Parts: sequence; C-alpha cells; structure tokens
Amino acid sequence: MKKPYNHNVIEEKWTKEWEEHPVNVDDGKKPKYYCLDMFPYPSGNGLHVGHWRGYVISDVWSRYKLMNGHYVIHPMGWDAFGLPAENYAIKTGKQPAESTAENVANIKKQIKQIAAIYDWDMELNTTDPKFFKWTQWIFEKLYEKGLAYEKEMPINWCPSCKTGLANEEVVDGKCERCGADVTKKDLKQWMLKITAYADRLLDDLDKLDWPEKVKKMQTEWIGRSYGAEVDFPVDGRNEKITVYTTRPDTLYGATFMVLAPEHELAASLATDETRKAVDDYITYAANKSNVDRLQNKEKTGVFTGSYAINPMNNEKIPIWLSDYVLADYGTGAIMCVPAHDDRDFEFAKEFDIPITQVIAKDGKEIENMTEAYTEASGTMINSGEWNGMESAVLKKEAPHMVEKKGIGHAKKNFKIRDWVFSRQRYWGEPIPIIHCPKCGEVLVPEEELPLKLPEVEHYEPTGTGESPLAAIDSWVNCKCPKCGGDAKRETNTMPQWAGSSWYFLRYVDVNNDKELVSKEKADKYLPVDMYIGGVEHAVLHLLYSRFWTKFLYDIGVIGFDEPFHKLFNQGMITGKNGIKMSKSKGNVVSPDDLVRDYGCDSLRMYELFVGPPELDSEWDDRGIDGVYRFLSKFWNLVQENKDKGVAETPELVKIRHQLVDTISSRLEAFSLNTVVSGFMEFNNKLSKLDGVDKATLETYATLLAPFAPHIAAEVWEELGHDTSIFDEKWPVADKSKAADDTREIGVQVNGKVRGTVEIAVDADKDTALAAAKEAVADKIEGKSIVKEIYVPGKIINIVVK
RNA sequence: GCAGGAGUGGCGGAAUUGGCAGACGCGCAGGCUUCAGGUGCCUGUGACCGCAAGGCCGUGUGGGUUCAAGUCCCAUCUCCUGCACCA
Repeated sequence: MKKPYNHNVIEEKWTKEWEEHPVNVDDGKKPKYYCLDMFPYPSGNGLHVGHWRGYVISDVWSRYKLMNGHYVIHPMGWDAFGLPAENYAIKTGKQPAESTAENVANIKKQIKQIAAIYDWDMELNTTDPKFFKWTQWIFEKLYEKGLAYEKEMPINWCPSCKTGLANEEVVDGKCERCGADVTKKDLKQWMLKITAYADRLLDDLDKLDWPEKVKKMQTEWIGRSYGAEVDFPVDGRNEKITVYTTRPDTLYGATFMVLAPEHELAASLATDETRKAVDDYITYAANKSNVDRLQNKEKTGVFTGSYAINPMNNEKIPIWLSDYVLADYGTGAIMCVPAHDDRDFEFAKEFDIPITQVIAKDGKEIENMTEAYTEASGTMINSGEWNGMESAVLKKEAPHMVEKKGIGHAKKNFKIRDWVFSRQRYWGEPIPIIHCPKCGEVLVPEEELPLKLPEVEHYEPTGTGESPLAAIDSWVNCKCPKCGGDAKRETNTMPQWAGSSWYFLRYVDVNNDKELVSKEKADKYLPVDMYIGGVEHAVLHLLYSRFWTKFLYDIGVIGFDEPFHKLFNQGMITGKNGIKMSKSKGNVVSPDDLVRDYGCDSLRMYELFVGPPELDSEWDDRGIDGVYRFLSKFWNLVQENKDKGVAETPELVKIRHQLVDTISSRLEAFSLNTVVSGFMEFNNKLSKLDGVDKATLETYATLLAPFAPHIAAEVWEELGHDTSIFDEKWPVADKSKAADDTREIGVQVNGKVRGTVEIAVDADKDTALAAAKEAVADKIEGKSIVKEIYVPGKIINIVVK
C-alpha cells in the first residue's frame, strides 16, 4: 500500500515513541562521547532559525556518534543569570525569577521541536540554588587559594547597564552588551587572578583541536612578551624609574623617557617652571574618556623638567609625560628609542627630541630619517661595547647583560589583566563574603551555601556603584561567622560568566548535593569532546571556562585541565543582505511556522543546506521547498519500491557503496551542506532506475537518520523492521565495490575540452589515447602531435601544432 | 595601520586539492496534468555569435608558471572578521 508523505503524522508519531523510548541510552559498556551546545540564555524573544542551526549541527553530530556505537552525552540547560535576563524583567515589570522561568518554558518548547536527542534528565539552570551553590563554592575555593581578592581601582563602567565590566566585555571602548560608551569609575571590586594562569592558558592552546582563529584571538588577548626591566636613575635625586622594554638591544638609542600621567612619580617630577603644565596635563589625561583615547592617536605630552640617566651611556635624557603610555601595563613608564619605534619616533618629531640610530639599516646609518626602523635585524652602531653585534642576537642576550651590569633583569609581561568579577546588579549569584569590622573579609561557611538572593520588590540598578542589594537591610545585616558580631554581607553579585565557566561539568551529575561533580562521573564522562557554538565567545566564555577548569584541576576536583577538546564555531544566520536578525530590524525568522508547514525534518535539512556550517548565511525561506520536495521524493521512492522485491544488481550495489562513501566522508569533513546535496543527487540517480532493492533503501534510510530522524525511522518501519533505526550501525563503504569500472573523461586538444571518452578507469595509455584520438579526430586531423598527456581517470590532453 | 578570511551564473553555493567550472537547490522559461490558480511531473537554463552543427569568452582586476589554473606564484582592488598606542 502506498502512502503519501505526511510529515505531521510521521513526526508526531515518532516524537511520542522517542519520549517513551529514548534512542540514546547508557548501557555502561559503550564508550562515551560528549557533544555539547553552548547553552542559551532564555531570552524573551524566543529562538530564531539562526539558533536552530547550531542545535541541528550538534544533533546531527551526536546521532552520528550514537550510530557509531557511542553513548552520547548531549545535554541542554539555561544560562539564566545576568544582564539580559534582568533587563528583560525590568522591561516587562516582572520579577527576574518569574520572567526567567517563563522564558525557559517557552524556549524549551521551541527547542523540543528540533527533535534533538537531548537528555532532559540532565537539564540545568544557573539560577537554580542547587546549581549556584557550587558556583559560590568555586568562588570560595578561589578565595582560599588567594585567587579572588578585593581591590579599589578605576574600572570599566557602563553607564547604561549601570555596572562595572571586565576588560573582555569592552569592545572598541563600548559595552559588549548594550553598545554604550564605557567610562571609568573608581570602585572597590572583586577580582579573579586569571593572570596567575596566563602562561598555562597560552601554552595549553597547543593541545586543543580548535579553530586557529579562536586560538589566535586568545593568544593575542593573553599577549605574552619577553623583554627586560631596566632601571633609569633620576638625575639629581635618589630615585630610579623602572621601565619595561622588549627591545633592550636598543638601550643606547633611548633619548628620552615617557611616564603615564597616572604614574606615581608623575607629579613629583615637575619643577617650579613646569608644575602648572604638568598638573594641567595630568588633569587633562584623567578626564579623557576611553573612546577619545582610542580614536585620537595624535601624540600629546608635557616635559616634566626632570631628567633620567641612561644607565648604558650615562647620558641625561628628558622625562616626559604622555597618555600614549599605559599606566597598567609593564611599569607605566617606558624608555623611548625614536629611531626604532614608531610611536617614539612620532613623539620625538612632535616635540623635537634628538633621535639616535643604534641599528644599521642595510649596513649604514640613515640620513634624514622619515620613519622608525623597527626591525631587529642589522649591526649595532652608536652602542658602546655592543657595537658590531647583530641586533637579533643582542635582543635575546641583552636582558642577561643588563642583569649582569646590575641595572635590570629579564622580564616577561602579559596584556591580560585580572578578571573584574563583581557586578552592581541584582540578578546574579551573591558573592559569599561577609565583611566584619573585627575579622575583615570572612567567607560564608560552606554549609550555609547556597547563599540565595533576597526576594525583593525593587531590584533596579542604582547607578551609584552600589548593588541594589545594598538597600536591603534585612539581607545585608548579618552576624560574622567567625566572631558572631554584627557584620555586613557583600552586596555585589557575580557576572553572567560565572555559571557558564563550569556548567559543562555539572550536566553529568546534576543532582549531586555533596559535590560539584563526583570524581567517578567526571572521570567517566568528561571532558567535552565536541563543543559547538558561535564565535562571539572566543575570549570571554571560552577563556574563563578554561581558567576555572584549570583551577578545579589544580585543587583535585577533576582530572583534566582543558574543558573542550574540539571546538566548532557555526556561522551566523542573517536576514537579507547579511543584516543580523533582530527584533528591532524586524527581520527575525521564527522556526515555528516552518516546522508546522514543512516539518522538523525539512527544516533540519534546510538549516544545513543553506551553506557551509562554519560560514554566515543569509536566510531565504523559499529554499526550504527544495528540501521538502526532496524528502517527498525519497518517501515516494520507498513507497514505490518497498513491496516490489527488486533484486540486487551489481549496479545497485555499486551505487549503495558510493552513497555510503559520499555521505560518510562529507560528514566526517563536517561539510554538512554537501551531505544534503549528496542525498539529493543519489535520490535523483535511484529514481531513474527501474527499481531499487531493499538493502539500498535501508542503507539510504540509515544514512539519512541523523539528519531527518522521523522520516528515516518511519521508512525503516515501512521496510519491515520493528527495531530502532538508531540501533543500526553506521554503514561502512567498501571502496572496491564503490569503484567505477569505466569513467567518462574529458579529451582536451591544446588544453581545451573537445570531447569525452568512456574508458576503463585503469586503461593503459595506448588504449586511452587511441580512443581519445577517435573522439577528437576532426580537431587533430592534419596536425602534428607534439605531446600527449594521459592522467588515468581524469584527463587526456593532446597537444598539436 | 597589523593579522586572518572571502570574492565563482539572476540567487544560495559545488568542484575528491593542478585535470571536463557551475554539482545540488532556489528562481526563471516552455510543456503535460487542471475549468482555473496552486500542487505535482517532464524539458531547458553562465554570457555572446549562430536556424543549426558549432564557435568564442568566462571564477574581482592585471601579469606569470604549466600540456592543463577557480585552485600555484607576483602585483592590485573590494568586502568581512579580529586586534589596534601593550613599548
């Protein structure tokens, strides 16, 4: 009996079946494979087709691993603390807890439409006290190890979000979240000492199977450099200024020195004549915003009136102040070698400071220098005892030489700064610290965790630099766990990145109330084998979670120090003309209608078919028709052939093996768009035959199962099976059976295709050329053959004159 | 400015890494089915010339290597992404 393709009936049936009988179960014997999606924050806007794509990709991969004999850990959860969730609650006038719960319910419904093999028993939510108890616990461990500390300092402040931000959250001087210009604000902040892990975070990138792009971004963010710190005595004073340089080889060329206006000695270096100018400049720099500083790179500065002594040649060099020197990198002071540094050159030109070349370019001194010579290659000149050395060699040796001279030492520096970890907002994990007038900072005792948020009427940000929690007296006032006296709670909360820095560890042991994760389960199921998500977290979430994983490894909680073995960044789905989908642009495409009209299977395949998974793609609704037609045609092909009893022929066997080979190799290469076109191609091919045997239909359905699970399962049943198609082993192609005996190859004359011949793949040269010459006889007639090229299975080229 | 990626029909995109450019799909055109629209099915579809056979051009642009170049080399333009005074 032939049935039409009715996706609604089929998909409903299998949804129910799989709810009752999940296809992915742990029998304790299969090897594990952990395939993880970056968990979403439950936005009030729901999912659009772009979110869908990442989840489809990970599900296809999970099901493929499942059919390769793995038990696949494929969980889903909710990153529900943080600014977006809180802002949404404020906008809708609800309590964050309430609106978050609603949004989770909504998105969960949408995610279920994808029909992924998520194990909902593992579901977690970062705002669940059972979860964030352990987020707080990790903070306490960091504190105990001296990796969490409080510091008063000017931090990045978003006036729109009314909270402090980490460096990683500032993009081009603007808030990563809302785009407002970031300002500076002096605040007492909790910091995490990620810098203590800088070397390991950098070096261990080598171990990871990640996109080079992401590794490079992290490398640059961590920004390790090697050089030396060198002491420059201040002339006429019993003080010295230490500078950091990566080019100690150019020490003899240092003709001036520049301090950041914030440098502790800046004001004191002024003389009576320069005092006013110096003070004015310090004030001017302090008032300059981040954005000004980024956009306007023209050099400004002021001479302090004081001089330093170049410790190499004992020359007096002027000390200047300029905001092109950063206060919080290195020592906040630099030696300036205008001949060999672009910025110093520009500054020297601006303020008419002498320039001394110390590395010969092309063997000589440059006359009328118009730009700095920044390469470390050439012979040293004007450099006392270093004259004649190669700069590249000296660059490496100089740190030890200055050390011997007692004027400095080798030093390595990083661009990465410690992680500003506190936020002045309500909707985050409370930082479990109590401030006691007698005992100082005291941790909330572990048995009192989780420290929950108070339920309050008003939770809007204050903008004063204080968390809204500070206004809740009943919550703030408490007893010191150490001395029992009156004390106050810390009122800042953790940033949105806290929960996501370790959530992947928790999925495999979500209900454990004794430990963050049991050692046994961690060893058995972790770490993550494949992590799939957008590239926007390259230096935020992905750096923070590596840091926390390394820390948890160090304190013995887990036995591995990198969380994500392989990373895949899927491209973004955009609206027309590459415009990012957003509610305000009105170009959001919801998957709901598409699922209703075309079915889950069609949308799954279309999500893959739109383009290469790693690239951005413009969404075009119309294309889904093509995929739907394909699934209908495949369905009809099965209906026509299932009861026909078509016998296996050599040709069918060959096509079958070619199909397996094509789909498997493209899938392994993660070329999912061409997997879909491969299915179409073979469907067209099979449709043109007189009939298709059952084994080929079965193989086809099995290969299709990870992509379009419902139709594959239904076809499997139609073909007479009462077992699950997901219990089938992924087919393996026998390449010898897939090989064509003959192939049509092009025949070129002078490099241009003039005909084709059908010849045996392994035909010898004489046979091939004979056939080729016949095919293009009219093109070579009367001409002399200069050269004959035959590449078996590929091409024949006859060069004539 | 520096680093990385990309530029292929009307559109999304293929091309086993030097071997028949344009697979697959969308769209479009013609035909069949239909009272009609839609669906479905069949055929065609890079540009130009030609009734046709066929010819000729063609992967951002200009050069080069090679029997053969979307693919390799040199130069150049455009777009995207990241970094951007880190001494």
